[in-house]
Amino acid sequence: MAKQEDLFKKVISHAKEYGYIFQSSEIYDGLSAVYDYAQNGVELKKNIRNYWWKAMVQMNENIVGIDTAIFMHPKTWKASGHVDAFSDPLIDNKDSKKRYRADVLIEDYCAKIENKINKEVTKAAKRFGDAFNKEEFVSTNGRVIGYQEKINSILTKTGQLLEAEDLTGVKALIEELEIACPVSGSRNWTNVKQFNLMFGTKLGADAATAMDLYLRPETAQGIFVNYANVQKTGRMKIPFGIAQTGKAFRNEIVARQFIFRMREFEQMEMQYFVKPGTDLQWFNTWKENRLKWHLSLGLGKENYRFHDHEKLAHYANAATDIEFNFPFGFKELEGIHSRTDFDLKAHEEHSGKKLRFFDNETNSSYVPYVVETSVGLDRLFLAVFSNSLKTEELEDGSSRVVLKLPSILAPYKIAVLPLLKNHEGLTELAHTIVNDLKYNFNVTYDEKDAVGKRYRRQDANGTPFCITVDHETLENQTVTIRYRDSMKQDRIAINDISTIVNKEVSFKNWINK
RNA sequence: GCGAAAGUAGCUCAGGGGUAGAGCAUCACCUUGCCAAGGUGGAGGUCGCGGGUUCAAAUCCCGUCUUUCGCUCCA
Repeated sequence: MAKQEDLFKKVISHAKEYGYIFQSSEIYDGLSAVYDYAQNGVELKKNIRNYWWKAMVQMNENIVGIDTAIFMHPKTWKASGHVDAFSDPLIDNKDSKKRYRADVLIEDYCAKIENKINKEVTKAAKRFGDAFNKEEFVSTNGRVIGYQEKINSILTKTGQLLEAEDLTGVKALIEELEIACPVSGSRNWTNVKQFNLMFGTKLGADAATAMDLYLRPETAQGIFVNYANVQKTGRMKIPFGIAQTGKAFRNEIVARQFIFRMREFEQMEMQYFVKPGTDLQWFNTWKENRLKWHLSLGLGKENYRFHDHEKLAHYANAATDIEFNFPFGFKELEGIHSRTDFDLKAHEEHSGKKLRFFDNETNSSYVPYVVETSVGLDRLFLAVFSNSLKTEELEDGSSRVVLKLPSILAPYKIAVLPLLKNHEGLTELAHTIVNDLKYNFNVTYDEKDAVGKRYRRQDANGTPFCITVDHETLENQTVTIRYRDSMKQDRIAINDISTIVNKEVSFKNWINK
């Protein structure tokens, strides 16, 4: 455990030291759980995004991309259920310092009563043997009826209180029921507080007439509200997908673990519209597809696993996470959800517009079902970055720090190094090579310090290839290419650099791995 | 939000009431030149921030912000 913590600390400081990630507003003491991508981080992030986008949009004839606004009409969030479901009433126990969702606490209490009913049923079943009729027993036994009525009245009351946002009433109910903290057994509760996980803002300069808006808590709704537009203008036929990357915002109560859980983060989502009844089949297809995509990056098969949801969200009929082995353990990297027709149907109801697909075979229309794949771009960044950072022991007993990023994702593909700094012929030729390569690759140039040191510097920054220009280069137009991962070197012609590097960083090669 | 630990140079950290330190990194020059750690010189910090105690605070006290860990939450 201590080792894991150390590794994570190392990841964070390396990310800063090499210009990948800075804390936001650092000169003002930083802003909690907000981070900036620095000069190298922005390249890596962009490359990850492109790798995803190409795999989704470019490689699939029936998937198109869009880029929707962060602001959306407030009704969107009413329809999606976020206004209601995205705020939790929370309560703390003062003795155990544990925090609970107030409604869950009450539900658990009801579950206990439910258990009592079950006990009565079991007892009765034993007593009556074969003659036992459960339904009849439940509807006639006085004790059971009493329990059931109690449950019903509690749940109804809870629902009413939450609907009316009567938090004092919720607390009163908890006290009235004498609900105790499962950990401490204490009934010493704080007041119930409401946490809204959506960020609010205003549209319009005049405060009096301004419209309340939310920053989107997920990018998916931008896709759903544009379903009909894209389907018609793109002449899309089911099954088809709409992909989008973009920022989303959640006012997390606790945002922690570096860029793993941030208040402002970027999603890469694809919503796949399918014929009802084929949804679970497509769910499984995308589950496999997405894992394959992750594995193509070569971070190690053992670092991924599926986690199927037992408890499903209000809109889903199947859900799984692809989890990654982060420095702090296996955590969610991507979610794959079968969202049924929940979203499109809800938007149909709230907007009054038809969001359907006309099937020529059956001569009828239906609301498509949706399978969603949703990756956290920042999480993927963290996965790639933390997994790539290695300290290697070398044969001579020394060690090197190397960032073994998948070469297709590396910020710089090539570093060009003149063997000598004070040799005009070498530096000039090195610059010529840089100027030629930079049309196709992100290239960096370094002439400071001994060349061995420069190799190590590029290792730590993740650059997969170093090109060294020496005296022989001046004579026969060949250079040394040095590979980051193996530290091996080859003598190659200047004219071959592009071809060799291209092959190593080609999308085709990576995606088919 | 609660609890614990921490915050001193870009990074990792030492110092513990009396002039601000080290290693690495960085910059210039010299030397070397195909796998880091040669020489000389330089730059960089009101010790997270704000109060208090004191003749004197990086150091003691209080508050606050930020980070990490645990609890909690996570469509």
